[in-house]
Amino acid sequence: MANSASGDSVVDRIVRLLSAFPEDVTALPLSELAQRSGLPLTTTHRLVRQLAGHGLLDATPGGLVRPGLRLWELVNRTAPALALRQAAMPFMEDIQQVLNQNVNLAVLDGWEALFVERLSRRGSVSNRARVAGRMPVHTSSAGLALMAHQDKLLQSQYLDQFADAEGKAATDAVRVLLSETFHQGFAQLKGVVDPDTWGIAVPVLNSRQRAVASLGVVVPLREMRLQALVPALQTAARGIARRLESP
Amino acid sequence: MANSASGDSVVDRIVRLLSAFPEDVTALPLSELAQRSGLPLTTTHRLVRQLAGHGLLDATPGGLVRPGLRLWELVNRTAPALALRQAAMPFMEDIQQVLNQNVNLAVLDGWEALFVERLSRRGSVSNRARVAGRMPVHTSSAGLALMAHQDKLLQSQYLDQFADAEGKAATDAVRVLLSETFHQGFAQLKGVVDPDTWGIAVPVLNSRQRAVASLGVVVPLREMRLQALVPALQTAARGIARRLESP
DNA sequence: TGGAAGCCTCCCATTCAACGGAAGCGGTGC
DNA sequence: GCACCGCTTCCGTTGAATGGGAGGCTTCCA
Repeated sequence: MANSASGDSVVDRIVRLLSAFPEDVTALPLSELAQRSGLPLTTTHRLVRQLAGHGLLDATPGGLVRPGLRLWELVNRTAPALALRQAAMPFMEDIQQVLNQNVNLAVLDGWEALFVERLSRRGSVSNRARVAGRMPVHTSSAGLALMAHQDKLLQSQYLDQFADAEGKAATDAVRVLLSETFHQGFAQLKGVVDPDTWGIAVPVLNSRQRAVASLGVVVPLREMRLQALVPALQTAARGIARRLESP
Repeated sequence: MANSASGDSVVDRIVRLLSAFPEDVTALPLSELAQRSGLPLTTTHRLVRQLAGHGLLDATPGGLVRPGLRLWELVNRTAPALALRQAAMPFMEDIQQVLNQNVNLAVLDGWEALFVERLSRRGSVSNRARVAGRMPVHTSSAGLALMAHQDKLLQSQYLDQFADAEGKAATDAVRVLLSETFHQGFAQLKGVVDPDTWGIAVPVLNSRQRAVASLGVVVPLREMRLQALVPALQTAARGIARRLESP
């Protein structure tokens, strides 16, 4: 780091600070933030003050710290996820109105599906896919739909690391799932995420037939309209893809 | 700054880098980023590499730089705007379905309305309120609805600085607008933003009757259903407020 | 085909901003 | 009244950040 102690740069510290906010908490006392980020209190204090000066963090009079509006603004006006979201929203709304269920939009990041948007219907089944939440590829229909339509190279890298972590038997099961997903053109996971729900996702393909996103719904197990669900999702996915190519 | 030249800290530099991305561009060459941010090329290169290492930026093989998914994720899982957005979305969707027009949600930041969410209908009138976009208080119905329901102190600070910038006559006009907005319980701007549209916004009030957000629609000038629009918006705003108080 | 121009990348001596322990300050509870 | 806890300020030390310069790669002309 800059001077003396622990060994990371200012950038590292800032990232640690930003990452230290837990998923659902909006404001933390300075001291807790220091603890969570593993930074000395003084350093935390100084950085927070600087960041707050730019509006990236917000320091309330009571000593609480929370992410700032300016940070949200900076990110949400230029983030790559935004273009995707803008293209997808009208279609997601359509799907939601027709099927009256949770709809979600995800992209692949590393070996996980990162959920970019989610529309939930009051009264619909609970949906674990939070906005900005992550789920492993092999336990989410979104993840499967995304991974099934990637380069062979990327897929084998994924399967290799999966084998290292989970063993050969589990890996073979995932390989079968991916293959099915690819040939069917959609992914379904019955009761894996949540015993009472059924996740279905289709890929949003670019011109080279690679998945740049996935569009999915989470419905109750008893819902049996697969014939209607899948074509509706696929049509919407094509619409999103078209909008992405010619904005 | 850290060493030698220009006079700002590492935090300043990082903020400059993040702010340097123009509104609608997703990826920039390194050299252009350096130019826009006013940082030496070398410094830009080093910072970008560090930030990219954390996923806050994304450096493509071609030398282009764009905001990273990780940054989006960090911000969008903890930002204060998120709770508001989550609370408001179902109501915004209802409004949109019933009125079939653009719906937007804004908060007050400084002397501007910052748009947090926007649902636009295909085929509806154009809506200048971009997500993460800003509009001055006095030229947006959202801004008026927000400012009209703030502390007297904040209002007079606003009017003071407005008078300095725009003169007394203009300030009096804004004062009247704010007063009308307050007493009517909603703001309307006919053809100010765009000659062919009509902006209407209502405040989302907390328990102390202060506006924490505004909910608005943008409709064509010919739309005359004010009697229907305003109550619908006000009902939705109350619903949002209730959700915010007891999550 | 040669070479000029533009861009990203790496190197490295200089130096001042970042660091963090210690002390100060204000509030709260026993 | 005293002990405790958290936020804030102070300040001497020091090594990380800096950025000019040089190298390597590609592209675009002449």
